Amino acid sequence: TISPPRRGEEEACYLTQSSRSVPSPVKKRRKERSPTVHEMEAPDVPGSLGALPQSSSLQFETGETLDRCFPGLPYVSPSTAQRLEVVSGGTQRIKFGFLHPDEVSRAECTPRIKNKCVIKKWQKKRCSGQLFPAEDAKTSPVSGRSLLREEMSSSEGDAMGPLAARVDQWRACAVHPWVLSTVANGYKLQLSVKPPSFNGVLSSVADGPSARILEEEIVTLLNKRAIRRVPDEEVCQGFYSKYFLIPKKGGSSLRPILDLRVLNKHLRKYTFRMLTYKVLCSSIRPNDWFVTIDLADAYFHIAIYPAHRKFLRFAYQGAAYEFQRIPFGLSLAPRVFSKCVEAALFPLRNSGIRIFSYIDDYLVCSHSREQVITDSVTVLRHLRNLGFTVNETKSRLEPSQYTDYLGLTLNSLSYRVRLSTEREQTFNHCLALFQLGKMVTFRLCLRLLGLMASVISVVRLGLLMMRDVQRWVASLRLCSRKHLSRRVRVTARCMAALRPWRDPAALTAGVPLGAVSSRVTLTTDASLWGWGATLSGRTANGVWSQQMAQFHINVLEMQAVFLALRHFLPYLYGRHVLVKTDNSSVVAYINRQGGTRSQQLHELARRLVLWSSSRLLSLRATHVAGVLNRGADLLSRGNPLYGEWRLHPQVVAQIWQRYGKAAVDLFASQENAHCPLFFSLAEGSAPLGVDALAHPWPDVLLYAFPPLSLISPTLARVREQGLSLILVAPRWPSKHWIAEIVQLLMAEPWPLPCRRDLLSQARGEIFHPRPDRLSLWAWPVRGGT
DNA sequence: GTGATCTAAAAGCTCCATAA
DNA sequence: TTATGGAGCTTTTAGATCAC
Repeated sequence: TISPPRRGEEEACYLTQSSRSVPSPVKKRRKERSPTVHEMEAPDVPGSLGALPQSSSLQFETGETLDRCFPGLPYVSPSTAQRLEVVSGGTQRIKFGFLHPDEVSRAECTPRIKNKCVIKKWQKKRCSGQLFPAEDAKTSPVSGRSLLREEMSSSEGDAMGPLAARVDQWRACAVHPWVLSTVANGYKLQLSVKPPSFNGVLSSVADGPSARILEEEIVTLLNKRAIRRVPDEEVCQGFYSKYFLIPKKGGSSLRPILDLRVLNKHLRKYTFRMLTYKVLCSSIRPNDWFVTIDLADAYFHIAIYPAHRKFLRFAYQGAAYEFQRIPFGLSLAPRVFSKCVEAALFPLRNSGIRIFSYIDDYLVCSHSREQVITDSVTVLRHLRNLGFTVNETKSRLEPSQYTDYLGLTLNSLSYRVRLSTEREQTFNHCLALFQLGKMVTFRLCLRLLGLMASVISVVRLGLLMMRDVQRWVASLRLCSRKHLSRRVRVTARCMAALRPWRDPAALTAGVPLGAVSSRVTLTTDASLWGWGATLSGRTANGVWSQQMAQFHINVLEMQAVFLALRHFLPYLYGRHVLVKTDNSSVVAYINRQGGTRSQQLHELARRLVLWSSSRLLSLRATHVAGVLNRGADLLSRGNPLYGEWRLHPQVVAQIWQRYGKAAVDLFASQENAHCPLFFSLAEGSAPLGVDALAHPWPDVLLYAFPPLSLISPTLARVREQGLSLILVAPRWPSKHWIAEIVQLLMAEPWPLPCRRDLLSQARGEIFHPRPDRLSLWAWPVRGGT
């Protein structure tokens, strides 16, 4: 039996903190913007942390764990420690981020993992609208014009939403206690400060056709049990917000929104990871079959905790209403819904079904038509069993090898992804407004740039094509705040910048799908005298001409990359190439296909990217620490790196006992390797070389404890080449690769024993503060079967 | 070791887009 | 209304390199 993960539900908490040192000017400014401190409520979520009393004062050393005061908080990075020191006089609200797995994933592109330490800003924005004094509300009749269908028949069970009726099925899914509580008892608002006090009955106003639509919408919401009429005696309690409608996509219907800006300020600020195009596109396999599933009235599936419904009130035409289900406009609504959905989907992923979710939009992928039918039937049955209502009209249940999802058209036969036809038309319509000599508003220029930004991920060299347009817009020297309505003339330069975008193939061709499962790594370096490069043991170098030597070092570094690529082209042709350089500007200009700061670097990057686009499958750059940094010790670099954790040898011995002794460690370092033969993530001294993905893997039993971002590519390589691997990876419900792992399992997976010293770094000097949260399992997988 | 100079990153705001 | 992205700008911070 596979037990549920024990990772804490919540990642952050608020603290009040004080100290005595003198703030720097910058920090002082931040401090001045900070709010007065209100008494904070205890967290209502299991696993989260309590607030520190206002008067407490703590000193931390860099690198010290906060376990002594806040079990579960990770290390204090230098910046965090610094910020803790600067707080003086009064109190400060500081948000710590845990070393949350998603953060680790996000940070893997950079050499460091940083604690998030965000000082909240509290802006005073007043809710606009007509505010009735409380006295008036008390005396004014609230019966008014009735829009109601009597709710006499409504039972408490109805009010708790459709999911609550299936709480036993939810329990059977072994979901997190917080999810179970939310489903069963309704969502408790996660308040950071006291809830807002009664501000009178704020009546929403509408006239003309919108008044009628608003009335109809209220009736619809009443019928859906999303809202209820507030009994007369309770009208002068709770908190009222303004209510309005906005058209849905396509303009066919309207979406009711509660303007909860004021209430949202009283809620905690949590972020969460949503499905990104990058993750989606890298997870689609050739010849996959798709089915998409859409839920009806997504947020209305989850009830609001009865005692908190009074904070979600609105009034219209003399009647007061309150939301019984999660309304649009609640800042935490997308997160709460996603958390519940991810928990619901976990059993499906755990049984090997590949399903992607974006709020209430789901994509099921399988290798055959028959399998995707089976899988989607399972998914639908599971979702309905848990109380979800599927929108049959919007779902596309007929299997297909191309489908529209999140505004993209995925095609597994051509193995390409492109912009959906609707979005392409929107883009072309905007583009057509730019004609030589015509006047356009500055707002339209910004809209075009926004549209470009939203499509570059599926347009070949999109970022590069965008740069010239950016430069033209920047040359207008207008301020986006003041000059939105300013009209500007479309010049020849603008037309030239837009020319590549007018090519019909630019948007329709799309980009390839799939993940990079093997790549070549090229290391370059430059000085004022010359350049050097290495590729799999081969070397190349040269000396700058007197003229070249005058250029800025960034330009020289970029030129070094270009020369190295050309020199090694026979070995690089048709491959994914990763360039390692110690120059961060070069990294940024290559990955972002140019830039706007330095014209010279931009031109060189542009030439390099264009040259590569016709010769290489892909070109990415990454930063390697310079000589000065190499010896820097772990703690001085901030936080420990996920890839450097060492599993306890006894646990490794237990793994060997279960699955056999592996011969090669794929992602290791001299310090944490568990096999005599290993590839390293960064060190040059590894016996098999740096960067396992850049080398072929031997057909022996492999072992890997990869960084999160490398789990998918590792599995892809194992699958394609039929290799055997013992994978150590977290078992997190929201991660789509769980399904990929399950599909490749060759034996029963094993949950690593939870011991305090499970993970260590720096020769046992540092221990992971909460190894239980990683929920690590050993997964024996084999490909090609 | 220090300061100058260059860069990008980060954080704060703005705009745009997508999704719900 | 919210979330997630993509840019921009401004300011601060940090890293790399060079000259001294």
